[in-house]
Amino acid sequence: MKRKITLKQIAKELDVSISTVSKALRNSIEISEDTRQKIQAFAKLYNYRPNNIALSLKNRKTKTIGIIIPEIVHHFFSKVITGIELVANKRGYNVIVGLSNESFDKEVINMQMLANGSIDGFILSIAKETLLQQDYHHFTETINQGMPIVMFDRVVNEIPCDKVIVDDVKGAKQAVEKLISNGCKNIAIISTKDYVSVGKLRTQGYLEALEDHKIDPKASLILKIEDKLMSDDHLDKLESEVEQLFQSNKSIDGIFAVNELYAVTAIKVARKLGLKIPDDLQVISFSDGVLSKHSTPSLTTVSQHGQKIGEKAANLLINRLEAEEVDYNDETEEVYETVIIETNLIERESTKN
Amino acid sequence: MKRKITLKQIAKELDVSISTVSKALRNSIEISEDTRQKIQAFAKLYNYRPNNIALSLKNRKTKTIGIIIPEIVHHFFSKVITGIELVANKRGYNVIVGLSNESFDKEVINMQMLANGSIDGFILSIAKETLLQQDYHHFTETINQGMPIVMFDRVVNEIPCDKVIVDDVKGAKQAVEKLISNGCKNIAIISTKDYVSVGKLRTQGYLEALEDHKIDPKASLILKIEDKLMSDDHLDKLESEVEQLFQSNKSIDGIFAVNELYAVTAIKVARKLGLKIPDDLQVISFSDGVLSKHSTPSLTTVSQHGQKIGEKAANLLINRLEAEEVDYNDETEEVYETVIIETNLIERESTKN
DNA sequence: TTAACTTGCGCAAACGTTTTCGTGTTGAAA
DNA sequence: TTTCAACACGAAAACGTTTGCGCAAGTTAA
Repeated sequence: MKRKITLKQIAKELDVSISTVSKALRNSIEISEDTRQKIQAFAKLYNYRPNNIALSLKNRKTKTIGIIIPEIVHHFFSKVITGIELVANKRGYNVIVGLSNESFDKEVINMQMLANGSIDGFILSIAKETLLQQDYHHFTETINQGMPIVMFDRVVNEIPCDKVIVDDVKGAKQAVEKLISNGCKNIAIISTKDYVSVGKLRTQGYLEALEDHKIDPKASLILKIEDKLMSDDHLDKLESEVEQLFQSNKSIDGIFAVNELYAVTAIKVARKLGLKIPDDLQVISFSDGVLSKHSTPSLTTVSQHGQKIGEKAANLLINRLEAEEVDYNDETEEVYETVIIETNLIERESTKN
Repeated sequence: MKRKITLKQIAKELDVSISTVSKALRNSIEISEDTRQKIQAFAKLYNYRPNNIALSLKNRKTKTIGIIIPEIVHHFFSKVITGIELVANKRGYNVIVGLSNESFDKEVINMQMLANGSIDGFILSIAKETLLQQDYHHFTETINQGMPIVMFDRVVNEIPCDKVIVDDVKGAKQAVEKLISNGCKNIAIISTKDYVSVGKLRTQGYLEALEDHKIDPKASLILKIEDKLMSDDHLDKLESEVEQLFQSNKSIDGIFAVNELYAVTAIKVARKLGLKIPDDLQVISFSDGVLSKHSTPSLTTVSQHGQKIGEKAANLLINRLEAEEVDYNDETEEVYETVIIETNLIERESTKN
């Protein structure tokens, strides 16, 4: 119906030039009090707002941040988005979301769609398939085109950009140490295959904790799940693998799971086998989400502070964007930051206290 | 560093005009085979992509959809986004997300930020505060400015736009009927205050089911929670209110909860009071999310098909956007659609079968 | 009276595209 | 030789802003 009103229309209506209107609205002293008021009144009446696209084109920046994440139906990622959106909005930016669905191709396509002027910079977490293929050309390309990237959680070292991560090793280690100090003698870990970096790191933390306490790790206590997208099919497989773990290691009294789902599955299986939580078996999970808090028993977890990660990532990106404006002239070697967000252990019912 | 290459730069480099470059890249027959190939090769070499912002400005459309939702850390809403993003991408659109955080002001601000040319249309679900204040001027204003809106889930009738909803009454009714046919005699409902439209409608479905089966509703079996944003504080209050419900109605043998959280809380409290699920108490929840599937016992739920809702909403919006291009001339009365997505009952362990 | 300011406003360029409408150069038909 | 179509390309406008600069009219100072 009625299109949004433009400077040109106001100018025509009031019989002045476009520049006069623009200046009047921006309170330029070049314009007389009289005309300024007249124009402002008219603009207010018609609810004039400058067209963002035109501004973006002129200023060569969009005030928009592109987010690419593997999936959004995931407590951690939505928390991160919440954090990003929070500071982005506060600092005058919008947020545009692309989902890679853990697929390399969709990640590439999405980045290309957004990189063509729609956004000023990326915040992203790498798709599993990309990690598996180790093909990172789309990241380097965007960076070479002058578009900054901030990676979070699933990062890869060879890409020169800011990163926000949790200390997966440390978090895992603390969790396992908690189990040890709570008296667990046979602690199993349910992790992912090693190409998922966080799975690998958390496994490393598990091993370090054991080593520090002079406990010999046993291969049979380490379960690495092939972590494809969660179908119901996959869920059954998970359950049977976990059951297998319990069956062949009757003396397990502690479980460290790298995510909530593995933890609740472990609990479910353990119960079926007659184990009492936390008396016979104590469980700690990485990733503090809705399952941890509300399932029974509630889970002791390593909280990653997803929102804080998002906030930090957004601040890093925006800082860089707004710094660029200043030292345009720089051939100075860029220096990138890797921020580590501290995890902390939230004790609930799945462990003794 | 290196800015993205533009038509102008290519033109200068190859010593032709901008228009020639543009035409060559779009395979215009006006350009000779020779130059066309030369230009295309050069463009490919420098990885040229047309600047989206410039295109948006020229075409007066952005190929971007704005989404405003109350919160993103919420299974249902993320599912909806997944659906929107799926069809949006398939049809060549991007998706930009604003969070209202259930606040009226943030909803208004966010819409204004996006309405200034950044997007072609909105898909949104109304914030609780907005519903409470019943101030919908920002919706009518955007619509009057020619920007279509599609509302989903939390909608309000007086706004002329397409809507996608689930049949809350019917879904609730089916759930309660399931409880009745499973032998429940005293069915309580845990709902929200009436200003949350879905809470009201689901309560209505509950009442209708009772009525159809000649069961007199009892006021003491209807618990309406003040559903502010979930703080831990609020959680305690919820728990004590639910406990109160059980204490004053010892004979409750069925619970219909309007969301997962209420359902798991009810189960938690019931267990504390020594009730066995589903033998002593059967529970059905609206909203099929991660809690339902993975908590123990898993919940029988009314699934809303959030992703389908999102897909439908996106299709409605894009259809309208692309229809507008054609009948530009129309003063024909716009006719809006309200699509109802069927719910269905997913039976799990919290009910007998 | 003249020179020099000040005031208030408009012109035009620029951001990167696409597209319409020329326009100059061929080559062929008349 | 003239005429005209075909061909290959360029100029310019448009989308909606912002802003440096120019310019006319009015004002002040000399």
